[in-house]
Amino acid sequence: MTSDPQSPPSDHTSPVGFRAHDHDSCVETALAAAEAQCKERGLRMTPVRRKVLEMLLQEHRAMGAYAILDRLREAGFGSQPPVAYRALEFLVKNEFAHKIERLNAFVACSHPGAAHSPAFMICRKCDAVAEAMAATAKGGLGAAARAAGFEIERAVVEAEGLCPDCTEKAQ
Amino acid sequence: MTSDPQSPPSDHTSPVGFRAHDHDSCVETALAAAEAQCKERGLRMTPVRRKVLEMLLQEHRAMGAYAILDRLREAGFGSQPPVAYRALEFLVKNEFAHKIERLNAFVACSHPGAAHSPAFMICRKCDAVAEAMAATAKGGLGAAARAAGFEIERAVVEAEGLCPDCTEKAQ
DNA sequence: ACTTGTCATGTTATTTTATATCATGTATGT
DNA sequence: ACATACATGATATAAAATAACATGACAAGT
Repeated sequence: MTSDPQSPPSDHTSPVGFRAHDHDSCVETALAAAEAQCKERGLRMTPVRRKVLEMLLQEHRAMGAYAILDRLREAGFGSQPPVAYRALEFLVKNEFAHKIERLNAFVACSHPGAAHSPAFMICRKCDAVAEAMAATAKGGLGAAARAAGFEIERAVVEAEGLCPDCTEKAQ
Repeated sequence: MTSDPQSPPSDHTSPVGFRAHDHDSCVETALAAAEAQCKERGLRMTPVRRKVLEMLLQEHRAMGAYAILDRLREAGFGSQPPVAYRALEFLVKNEFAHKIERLNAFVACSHPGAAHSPAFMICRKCDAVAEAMAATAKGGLGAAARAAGFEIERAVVEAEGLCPDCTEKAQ
């Protein structure tokens, strides 16, 4: 798939991904980076895993495990839920992808390699997802946690709303 | 089953916001406040809804819909999923309770009445949940959203880690 | 080449979480 | 007392996730 029917053209350079960009090259780059990472860290980027990551990168929005599974089937891989869930587990564990809890769905990571605690912006209309870096420890939550003596290990930060494109269209 | 092996002793000094307090009175107070709110806003705090809220307040930790359903059955209410989900939907919609997306579970609201965008701290060991006020619009995410032209309508903020008690015990 | 251990894949079955739908019941205002 | 809006109950099914077990690929050591 070379042109995503959902995403509108735009010439704007954007911080985090609601705007159009050279998608093919971005997928290529990200895949290559992931492979390199794997080699470096002694991980195995197998065909299923690679395929799932590629799908997520192509899509550039949250995909459910069963949508992924359908595509795996089409591509000739196993078609039972564990096949998809296992690939996703690998990708998520190694931060090549993230789970969006709010949607029970998955997205490719936009900042591969970077140690991160991601925050997401999810468009409720077109389901586009942009990833930003969260500074959980700094914000009000970090303060509250310190005050309460709570040790944050991991944080889910998911904002829901309207992406720029959908906001425009709404007017 | 009347005593869930998972659930902690329901004595009146369980942690809330990770701190011991007079639980019975806190439940009473919160229930009364909720009833008052309902009267004020023209909402109907029916028996099932009240019972579910009471359970959540008593428990003071995240409960799954089916755990709630079990208890409803014991209490003589309907025992099919929609009964629990509908009560929960009402409570969540009106902010008497919140859904913890990370756990597919529900907690009573700790700041009833206050207009809020909650943030949670979830202990991965004992499942206690504390609610804080999130200042999404102010933090890094708010800035990223403005930069990206994204309009935040709602945010899920859930930190996972160790509560003070479990941190102590771990040492 | 052969064996062994580790990790990945495939399949079956089941569990857990959540909704759609339709019938019935109950509270409230007129 | 009636209409009507909202709540509940029950049946059925969908959607998301995992357990358990068998098979296969592959690299490391002999």
